[in-house]
Amino acid sequence: MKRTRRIFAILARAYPDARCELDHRGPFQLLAATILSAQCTDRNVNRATPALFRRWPDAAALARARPAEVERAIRTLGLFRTKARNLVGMAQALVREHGGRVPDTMEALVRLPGVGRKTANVVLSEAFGVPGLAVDTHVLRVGKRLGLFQAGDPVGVERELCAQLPPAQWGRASHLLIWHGRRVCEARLPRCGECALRRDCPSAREDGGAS
DNA sequence: ATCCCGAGGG
DNA sequence: CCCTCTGGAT
Repeated sequence: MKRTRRIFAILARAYPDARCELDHRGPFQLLAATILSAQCTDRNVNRATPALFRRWPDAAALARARPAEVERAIRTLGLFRTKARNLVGMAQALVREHGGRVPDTMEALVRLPGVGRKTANVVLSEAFGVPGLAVDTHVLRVGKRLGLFQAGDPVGVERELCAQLPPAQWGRASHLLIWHGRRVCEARLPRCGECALRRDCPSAREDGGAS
C-alpha cells in the first residue's frame, strides 16, 4: 500500500537514528538481551548486561550457570526468575541442539525457551540480516492508531505489514514504529502536537491526544 | 498507581 | 480470551 510506504518514509526522515537500542555483541548476546527486555526498559537492560556478559559471555558458559546466580545478576530487571530460567534454558538448548550457536531460522528460534515470534524476528533481522518484522506492544498500538492494518493480533499484524513493505525494510520498520511509540505516540499520552505523522493519522487530535 | 521493545500457560 | 511473572522508574 502506498500510504504505508509514505508513512514509513516520513518516520525514517524523522528518526534517522532509529535502531535496536539493546547493547550486544553478536547473535548470542543479542538474543539474551532481547529476552531480558520483556516488560522493562532497554536502559535497565543495558545497565545489567555488561556484568552478565562479562561473567557468561557465550552459550557454553551460560548453559553451565546456576540459575540462582543468574537471578542475582538480573535482579533489577523484574521478572528475574522467569528470565533467569529462560536464559539458562535457552543456552542449554543452544548447546544441546545447535552446537552452542544461535540458529538463524524462525522455526528453530521459537523452539528455544523464552523465545517467541517477537524476539525471534529481532534476532533474525538484527543479527542475521534475515527479513523479519517484530511486533510488540508499540507496533500494535501505533499501527492501530495510524490504521496500518486491520488485525489486532501480533501474527496478523506481522502478516499485513509485511505484505505492504519490501522485505529489506521489515527490520527497520519495526524499529521506526517502536521508536515512535516510545518517544511520541505513547500509550496514555500521545503527543500529537509534535508528531511527524499528524496529517496522516486518523487518530490525531488537535488537543494533542489520540483515541 | 502505572508502565516497561513478552512469553507461557490456563 | 485471560492471567502471571517482577522490580525499577516516573
